[in-house]
Amino acid sequence: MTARKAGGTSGKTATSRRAGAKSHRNAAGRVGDGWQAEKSALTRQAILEAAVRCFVEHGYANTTTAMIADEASVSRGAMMHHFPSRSAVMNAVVGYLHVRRLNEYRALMTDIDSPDQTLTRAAIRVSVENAWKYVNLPSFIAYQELLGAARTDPELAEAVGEVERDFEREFLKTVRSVFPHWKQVKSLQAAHDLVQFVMQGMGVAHRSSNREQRANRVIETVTDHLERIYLADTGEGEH
Amino acid sequence: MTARKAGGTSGKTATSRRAGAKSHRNAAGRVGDGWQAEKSALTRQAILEAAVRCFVEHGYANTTTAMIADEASVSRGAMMHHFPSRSAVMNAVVGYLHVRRLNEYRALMTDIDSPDQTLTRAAIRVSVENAWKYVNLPSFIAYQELLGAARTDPELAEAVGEVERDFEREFLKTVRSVFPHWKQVKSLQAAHDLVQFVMQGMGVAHRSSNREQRANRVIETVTDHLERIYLADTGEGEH
DNA sequence: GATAAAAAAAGCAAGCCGGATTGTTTGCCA
DNA sequence: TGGCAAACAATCCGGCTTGCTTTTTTTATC
Repeated sequence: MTARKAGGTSGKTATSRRAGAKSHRNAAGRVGDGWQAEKSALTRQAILEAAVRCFVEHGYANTTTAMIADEASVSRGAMMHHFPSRSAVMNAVVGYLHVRRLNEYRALMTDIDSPDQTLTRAAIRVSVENAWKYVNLPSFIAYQELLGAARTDPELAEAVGEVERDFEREFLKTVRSVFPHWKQVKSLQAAHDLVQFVMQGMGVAHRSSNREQRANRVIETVTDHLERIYLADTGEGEH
Repeated sequence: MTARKAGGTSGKTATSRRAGAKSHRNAAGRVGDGWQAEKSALTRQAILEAAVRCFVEHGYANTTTAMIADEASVSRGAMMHHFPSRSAVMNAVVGYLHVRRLNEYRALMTDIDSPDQTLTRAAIRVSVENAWKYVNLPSFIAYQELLGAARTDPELAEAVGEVERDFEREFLKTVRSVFPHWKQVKSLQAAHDLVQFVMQGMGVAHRSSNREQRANRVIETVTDHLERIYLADTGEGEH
């Protein structure tokens, strides 16, 4: 593909490229093979981030390749060079958002300072509040766009489904590491599920009235519930 | 799909052409005050229902006017006659789905046979299960498509926002009529919010693994929670 | 073995083309 | 005249092609 040269003219402007062609000034310690690759990676990253921004602002369906290129400050041609098609970009965004979302969730959760011995209500509450913060992050919104599109797009569905399992696993792992005292894995899992679904539901309910107020009330309710479950597990200790 | 209607012959809506009857009110909100507009109303209805089916199957963004017309077994020209533009159809669908969703939710909720005196756990559980059924209905899926699109489409956002308030109000009213024993309006409201958001969250999480299983677990958990809240409220009151 | 020239490849920009979709217009019919 | 059908025009978007510049690799020569 991409019939190169062949233009006959190949005289190619032997202008000034000679100079120290060899003397690659790998100053910063980057050796040989590649600062071009590095630049390429940077461009890819910029495109992916631009795509996420476009999703948040215009939605998945309204995001055109030209839009992404513009937002990333690269030409459409350059973009096509890195990603052969629109769907290639979208699939790449799935992967990008996967790790980004994971990192952001971890950052939010490890922000909780829970005592070593026991799990306090305050810690539970903060974790719930942070879960709420999480679903208001751009990365979550963008992912929802992807998820919604994936419902009727088989190709996207496959890409999403692939990371989804890993995501759930890592998610739960993070929670367990933050709440090591929560012994009953079963109930922790159930609690985690509940929180996730509630937050996802509130996150998606963009147009509901009194969103913040209702969110706070729900956070309170869920915190109550979690505390009760936790205490039931450790208190009675059905073993 | 691919329902053809072919040229001039077009048996199509000739079916119920006469049948007299005036003052047939259109589901889309427009009143046919008795002309031969009955046929027109029927066509409008068919178009709206077809649009909903298209949303479910292909998603909002991928639904074209041609698709809807085809699904409704109506020519594109006929459709443009009833709705001057694509967005006109979409806005009408918002209204159509509003009443349809309300009706379906009411039907689901009034299906619960709760004893007159007291609220049983069984009744609570059924209500939660039905809420889960509700978010798996085509009307809910289609509405989510609309909601998602409305996030970045101001015109749609306005149409959705307009019905949203009414919807929440009617929703809550329905629940209160089903559970008249639940005295504490405040806690009922909180409970209702929780259930709604959880279900919405699960409904939207199309690609989560073990969806049914986790849903059942969450239903169980939420039922527990609701029962506890309810008992706490009434327990104090009468005991 | 070093080094300059040549070739190849990579990054990038711009334009064109075909297909899809929307809204309009024209005309038919009861 | 209102309901409807079909062709039409205009637009937009995605992908392909072309061509230019810069970097990397290979080759040829000393």
